[in-house]
Amino acid sequence: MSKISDIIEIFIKELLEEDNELGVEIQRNELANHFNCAPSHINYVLTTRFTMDKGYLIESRRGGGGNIKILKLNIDKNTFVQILIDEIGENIGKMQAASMIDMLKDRNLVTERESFIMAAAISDRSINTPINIKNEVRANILKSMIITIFNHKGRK
Amino acid sequence: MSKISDIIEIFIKELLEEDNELGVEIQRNELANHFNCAPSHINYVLTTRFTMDKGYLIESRRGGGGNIKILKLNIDKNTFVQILIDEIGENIGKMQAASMIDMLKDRNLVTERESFIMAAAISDRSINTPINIKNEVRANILKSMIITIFNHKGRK
DNA sequence: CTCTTTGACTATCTTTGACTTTTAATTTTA
DNA sequence: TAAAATTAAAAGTCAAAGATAGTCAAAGAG
Repeated sequence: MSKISDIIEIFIKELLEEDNELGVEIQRNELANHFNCAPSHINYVLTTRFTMDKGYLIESRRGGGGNIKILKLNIDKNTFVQILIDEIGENIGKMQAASMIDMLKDRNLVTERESFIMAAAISDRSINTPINIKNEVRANILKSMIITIFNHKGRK
Repeated sequence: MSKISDIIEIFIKELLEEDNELGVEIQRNELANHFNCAPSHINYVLTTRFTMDKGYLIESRRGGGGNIKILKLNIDKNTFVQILIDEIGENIGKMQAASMIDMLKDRNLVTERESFIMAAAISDRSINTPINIKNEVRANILKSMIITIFNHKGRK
């Protein structure tokens, strides 16, 4: 049973790649209709997959002719690190952490191998702590790695 | 009466051999159902038989459409990796961990930047757990990173 | 005693829908 | 006809229900 959320995510990302540069514009109801899901499902996908820490910006307008714009940001590194650190905060789940690492790779801020190393470090099975502190430990490790990366601008 | 755990273990290993390369994806409840055991039994098998040390990597997602992925890493016994893994064992102090990372860098098995990332991940400050489990957590993370690196040797 | 099996409880992720808010379009009215 | 009121067309929010997987400890088996 393929997850509709994932399918919608991929669909939007494909739109973004085709329509390079400025981002894409969608209509929530139309898209929901196309995938035969609840309109609010689109919001779910947007808020879980197209967040700022993954480098996206969402704008929207309600009312007749309203729409949702999804923009892929191109922001400078320092701002970006700050957003990431803020987003991680005191604790972070494994999915969010993993997709943050993917994003770093997609943006060529880390190599593929580095992304694997990072993913290994913050995987649920590496962090064999009591469950109630897992997400805190993960947050610390991830922040630490990210800060390190951005402080050693030398060659990858 | 052969142990159901053993049967499940063999079953999964067969799946892995068929489906060469990428690893297999299972659904916990489905598998539990198939073997008529408690779902948590699957976890038991995974955590006792498909550990990192044995060269397996487990990934999973909860929620609708959730699943468990089991990946077999190509790690030959008695290789350098295996020696490192054995040396790390169940726990490792920060000094020893740091010097292992240095050694990897000295031998050009990891780049300088990778070594920084690794060091950041296993630093005492990152691992903000109760003191009594720090070295265990560090060991797990380090092993996980090392296994990953050697498994992706080709693509730097 | 150690390893296996089970199940109650927990955590996380997805899907849906009822209700709200905002804004454009349309109609009414002075 | 221009402002005001109304209607309709979006999008947003939030929480409940559903779908998985994880954890932990107790009971069972050898």
